[in-house]
Amino acid sequence: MPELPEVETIVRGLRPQVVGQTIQNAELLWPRTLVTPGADQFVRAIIGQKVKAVSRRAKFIILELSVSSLLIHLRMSGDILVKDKPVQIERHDRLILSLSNDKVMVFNDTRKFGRAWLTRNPEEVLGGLGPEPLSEAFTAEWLEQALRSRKRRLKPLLLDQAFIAGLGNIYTDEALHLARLHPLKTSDSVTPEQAGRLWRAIREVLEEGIRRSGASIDWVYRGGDFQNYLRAYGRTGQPCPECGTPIERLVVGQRSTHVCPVCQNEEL
DNA sequence: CACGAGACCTGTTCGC
DNA sequence: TGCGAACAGGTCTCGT
Repeated sequence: MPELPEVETIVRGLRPQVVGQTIQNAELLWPRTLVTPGADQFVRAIIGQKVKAVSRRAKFIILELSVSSLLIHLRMSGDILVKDKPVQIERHDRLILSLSNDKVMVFNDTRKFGRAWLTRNPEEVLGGLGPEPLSEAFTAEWLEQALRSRKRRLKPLLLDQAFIAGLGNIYTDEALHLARLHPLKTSDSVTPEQAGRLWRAIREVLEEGIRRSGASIDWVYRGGDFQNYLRAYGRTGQPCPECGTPIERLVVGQRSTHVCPVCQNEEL
């Protein structure tokens, strides 16, 4: 469910509740959630560590602890909640950390796709990621040249976390619509002018997503309201906000894709 | 290298 | 009403 803006929203909410706290206990309810280390070693290693900082890289949540880092990826249905003690275990709770401030941090994940890593070397997990789209490193010039150096359809390329990190299905459709580029357009056919539009569009949709605290779709509600301002995603049959033409749905790289056939059609 | 299909999971909505 | 199919904000692995 979460893309960069939703993860950023979660991180901002989490930070003041867990930074400075010591982890007093850990319960792993679904072993496969943990990639590394093994369950026993994980519990032994994490107890007693203090949370020094909470940050985000792409869609990963990073808890910097005293001696290692806990990385969490929410994948499709993951969520992080902080509750007061005592807590009762809920339906899809996968990992529970008990904190020194009488609160618990709960990783709840209906579909069990979410993953966590406890490691002294976060780079082993994060090393392959592309640039952060809201960082200084992500410039229009970089994007233009990076697009030209590949020969891929725009949508799957933007979803590729090794190319650019943090976009998911919603924000990719939104950025392509805002940039007036078709998801099937080949990356090496993008002109400098179009690359500039795409660069700006990516930043704009992500910044708006964060400003609106993310999108709340489906049964997992997080308080964000970006879903009320979508241009294309999930709006099949509804009018394009620019030209009124009904938005069409197609499948690209096995992901449902939403496009205005008029605005996003300067020849593929 | 680029792409499609299948896995991994559970829950909700759609269509007949 | 019932019931199977389709679909869901992600990513990995395999085969062509």
